[in-house]
Amino acid sequence: MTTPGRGLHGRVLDSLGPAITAGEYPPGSVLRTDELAKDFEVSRSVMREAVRVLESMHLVESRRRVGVTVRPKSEWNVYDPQVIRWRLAGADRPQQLRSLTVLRSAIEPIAAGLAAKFATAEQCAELTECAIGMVANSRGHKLEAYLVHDVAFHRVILAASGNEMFARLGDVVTEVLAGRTHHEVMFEDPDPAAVTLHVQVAEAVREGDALRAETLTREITVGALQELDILAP
Amino acid sequence: MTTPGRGLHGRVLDSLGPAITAGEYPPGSVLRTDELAKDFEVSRSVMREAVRVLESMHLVESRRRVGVTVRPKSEWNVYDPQVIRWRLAGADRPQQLRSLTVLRSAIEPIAAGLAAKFATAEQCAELTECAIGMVANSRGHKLEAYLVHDVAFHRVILAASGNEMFARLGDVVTEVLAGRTHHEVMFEDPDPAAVTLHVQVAEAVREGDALRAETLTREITVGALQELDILAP
DNA sequence: GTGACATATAAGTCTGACTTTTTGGTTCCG
DNA sequence: CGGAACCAAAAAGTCAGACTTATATGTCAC
Repeated sequence: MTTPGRGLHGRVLDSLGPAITAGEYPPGSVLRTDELAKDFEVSRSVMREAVRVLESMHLVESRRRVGVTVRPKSEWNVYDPQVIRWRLAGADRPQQLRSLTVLRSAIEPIAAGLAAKFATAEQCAELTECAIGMVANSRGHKLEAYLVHDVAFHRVILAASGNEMFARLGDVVTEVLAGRTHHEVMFEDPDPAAVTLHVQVAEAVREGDALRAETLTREITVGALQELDILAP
Repeated sequence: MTTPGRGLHGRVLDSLGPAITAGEYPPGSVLRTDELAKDFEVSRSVMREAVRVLESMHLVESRRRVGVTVRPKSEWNVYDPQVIRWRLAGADRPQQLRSLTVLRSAIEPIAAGLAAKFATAEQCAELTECAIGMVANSRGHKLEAYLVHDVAFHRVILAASGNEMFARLGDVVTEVLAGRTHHEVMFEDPDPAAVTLHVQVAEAVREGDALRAETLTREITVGALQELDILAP
């Protein structure tokens, strides 16, 4: 998905990051830089760079005379795409997927409403195209092709909202949707009702009907929540 | 607000980070590590660590034989608390404040709804206490004391939602609220209607009335949007 | 027990030498 | 004139070793 292990320190991170987010080193654990350097067979400089990155993600804290201590999960920068990827790859996957889906359910309806106001003609066209692609691949076990258009649809919505914070959640939504198709539920063709909703959202955005776009998108996200058994009846 | 410049590389970051987020080095600009090291009068190792951190924030990209190039704003990790702080401190402040307020308006109502379902007795008590503190300081130019309780109120809501992604937005909300009091509008006492809404939200959460908590919180955030002239009438 | 002091420890810093990748120009041939 | 192969320089990347600094902890006197 993203560029892996740029350089030596990157490869160290690819190994150490997932280990920490997976709880392999529980909060409070103390690591020592030169010991890690030996373990990973890299120089101290390289290991120091890796530790600095982990520190900037608030995964660890480095203090003199103590070492590198692992922080509690509650302090991690959970919006860091790298951290999200590490957690989705490990044992935290279910919880991460749930919390991200709840996040989606809060953001996307508002984003769709804003998109209805601010989307460019080009974005409206893209949206319609995506919706068409979804319909075309909604039957006959063409899940991969469906996913491509589904992902593109939601990315366009987020981008068209005109809000930079929303736009940057594109990668997150991509991960969640891909995860759902590849690992979780979704063995059969997608719910026809959901497909229809996407088409209607595209319509609403095109017509500039913010309220309708928001309401319809909320229905989509409620569906996503129900798939994961979140939300009491 | 947060720990400043831990170590030498931290002080470099405190200088370089804001410079980049302020657009002082426009996207595509090329920096050279050893030149920077000379400018900042630090060793190459220290500068390399700083660059690694900037790289992990997607502010820059480091490539062999070319140097350290500044990335376009659209690729920055805008949810990194450090990046947010840097942007709030610079010329980007107004735009950053707006996009964060829109983000709040999406998140907080949902968080309040969840809080109504999942808040512990202790959290309910805290919430009530905060609301009382807000009322007590809502008149007579006691803005600072009011702010403290306002911030605490919203942090408790986010934490009580039980969603880790929401909880981690506590710092962001704190920055936005503090920014509003210290630099933007808000010369007079807070809007009495807003104060009442907070009290009612506390009530709704205590009673477990998710829908009411959500709706009331939405009214609060709409008020915040209006203060910044976001949202057409 | 409390305070001052000594000590060991691990991170932090600096320097210099070396390696590797990549860009951009140069040359040579078709 | 154009393209392919090649070469050289530039900048990041890596490593090793020596030194500095902060600080947690243990010790000792009172």
